[in-house]
Amino acid sequence: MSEDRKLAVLRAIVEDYVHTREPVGSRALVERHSLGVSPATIRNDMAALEDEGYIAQPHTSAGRVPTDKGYRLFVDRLSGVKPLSPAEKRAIQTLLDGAVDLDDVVTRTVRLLAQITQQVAVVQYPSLTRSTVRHVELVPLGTERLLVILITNTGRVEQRVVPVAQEPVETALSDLRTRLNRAMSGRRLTEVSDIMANLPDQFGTEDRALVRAVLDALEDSLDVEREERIVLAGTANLARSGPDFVQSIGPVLEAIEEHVVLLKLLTEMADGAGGVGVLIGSETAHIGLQEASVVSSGYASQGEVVARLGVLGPTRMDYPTTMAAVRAVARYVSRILAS
Amino acid sequence: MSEDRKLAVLRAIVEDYVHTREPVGSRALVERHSLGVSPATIRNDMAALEDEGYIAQPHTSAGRVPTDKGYRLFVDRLSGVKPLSPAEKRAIQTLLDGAVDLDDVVTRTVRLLAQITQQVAVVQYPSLTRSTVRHVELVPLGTERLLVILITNTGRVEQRVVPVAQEPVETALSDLRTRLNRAMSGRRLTEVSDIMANLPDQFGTEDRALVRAVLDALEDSLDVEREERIVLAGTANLARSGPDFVQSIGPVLEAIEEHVVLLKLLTEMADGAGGVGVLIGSETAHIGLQEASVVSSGYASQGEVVARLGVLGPTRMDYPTTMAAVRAVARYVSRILAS
DNA sequence: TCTGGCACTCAGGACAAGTGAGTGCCAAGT
DNA sequence: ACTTGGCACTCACTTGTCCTGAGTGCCAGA
Repeated sequence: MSEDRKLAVLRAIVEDYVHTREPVGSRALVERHSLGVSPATIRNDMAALEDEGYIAQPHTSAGRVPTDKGYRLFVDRLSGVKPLSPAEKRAIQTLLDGAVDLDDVVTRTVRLLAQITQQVAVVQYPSLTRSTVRHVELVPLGTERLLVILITNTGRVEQRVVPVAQEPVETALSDLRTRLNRAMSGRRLTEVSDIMANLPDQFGTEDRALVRAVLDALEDSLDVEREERIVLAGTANLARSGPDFVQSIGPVLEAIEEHVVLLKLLTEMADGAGGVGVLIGSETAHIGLQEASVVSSGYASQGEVVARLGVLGPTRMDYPTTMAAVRAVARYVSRILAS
Repeated sequence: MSEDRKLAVLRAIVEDYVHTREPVGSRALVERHSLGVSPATIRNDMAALEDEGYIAQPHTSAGRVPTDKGYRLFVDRLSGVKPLSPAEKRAIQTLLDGAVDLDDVVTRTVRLLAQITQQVAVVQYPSLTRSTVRHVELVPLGTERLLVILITNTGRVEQRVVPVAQEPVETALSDLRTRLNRAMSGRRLTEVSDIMANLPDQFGTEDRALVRAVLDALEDSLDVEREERIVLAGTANLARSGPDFVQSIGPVLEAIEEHVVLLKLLTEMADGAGGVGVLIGSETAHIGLQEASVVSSGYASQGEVVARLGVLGPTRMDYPTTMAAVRAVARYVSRILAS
């Protein structure tokens, strides 16, 4: 029994199953793919593949369906790269080039991904962990409140309103502002907590309360864990994935509504060959996503990987096309954020 | 035939159907409700109700199901107020009191609503239309970019980054800042476009480019149409609404993903008695929401209604409870935003 | 105006039989 | 040592029939 042919059979099964959404039998396989052997031979190969856990039968008299392990092998070794059509590339480029803003880039990207993959798209905001401070600004609002703004090099803008006892003197404020910026700008967000610890000592007692309030607000904006954000689009595509998948749509919706779950999946994911990572079915280690897969890729800002983007869809998805789309979009986004 | 009893029958049908999710027959009706008459009598009433279009039969040998018109009558005239439990009131209060921020209020509210109604919750951000300008701030970012921030009295913060030819002089900047604030703060957002039209004339030619860039950014932030925003939560609850509803979940997901659609529904909706508005099934005038209803209520900031919040669920929903919850939450939110 | 009785309708469940896609295995062929 | 045709076997799915029960509409009598 040829090992090569066995893999070819697995590849054919995955492709057919993804296409027809029905268990695929030996006869259909030889008809649709020119494997050059008879159904009986295929059956032997299939039996072997089943023993090794790559495919399974829903019931005795049915064809075979890939298992998670089967998809994994397919993704790792069998799927070629499926380049995007020039039209798609153009569409990506023109759509993303129009973005004016980080927010704009993110929302355009997520919609674009949902549209071209016809699946649920996820884009993670540039992680604060790897960002540096670009600027800190203090704006008095009326007499009792102060707006504290933190801008990162990736373009994220975090803001907090802090109540203040009395209106701070403008000189004290601008003093604080320049000191803050001198101390913090250019530094990584993860470093600045330590930096801030020493700051209050540099001020007179009358300003201490103000300084502390501002620093608390900044500290709060820096709470990296909590401030990780993701954006979704294309949830409705879940319903288009065939009636069988609609049955298990509830748990999936719950999972993706819990942004924390998705974030965890994304951040723990490693990119495979071609810069794209895939988690298949139970690999997500999350009930509710047993029949779903996640395809994602990191994207960069100014040359450094700052976050991930990708899609989530039924385990039975077209991996080559999806992976190509995710990779392409990630690259374009990185290019846009390069500046 | 007593008109009163006919309405009582309709009420009973709606309540039973909402509860059991099955068409309700005459026998079950007299058993579960003490109507004091026989099934045959009920049948006569039902026939009349059907003639008038309040109820319908899925098929000949089945019980009756309320039509949209039936639900409408029920909501308008038959449903009593179902007060929330003290525990729920407390939960609402404690959860919302913890909010620190407009964003925080909105996200907490939407989650809360989704949780207590077990449906999809929608909260519209305070509309820019009715907001006034609290403050405008200009922050230079490096040498080539300027951050323009607009803060409204409702607490919304809009920001835009504008590229500038060369680094503006600090004095020119602060001059512009004070002029802008003097001219705009306290004014309605809808007014300021006109105000801004005259501003550039007040500056020397060398600063004109800068002024125009800033004004364009502000104009952009003020694009009231585009900047209307809504937040959703509890989409997964759609899947819990019974298997029949899951069939039509696709169109509903599409509709709610199109925020514009929801916004239109909300803004065109009028509050009925008790300050709560309801759109039932086809009243939404949107394919895809034929089997869904929207229950919403306006909420106020500083005494003036600034936006709406509510829930979306299957036509077959528990209107009294849902309406009570929406109303209660809207009131608490208004209270929080009163200050 | 209400009610019991009665004939009628019809969805849904149970059961049986037939069909066909698909399998595993084996013996013969290359 | 593979490959292949043949063959018996399994079993989901479809179709058809029958039956049951919930529910209705109508009518005649209280």
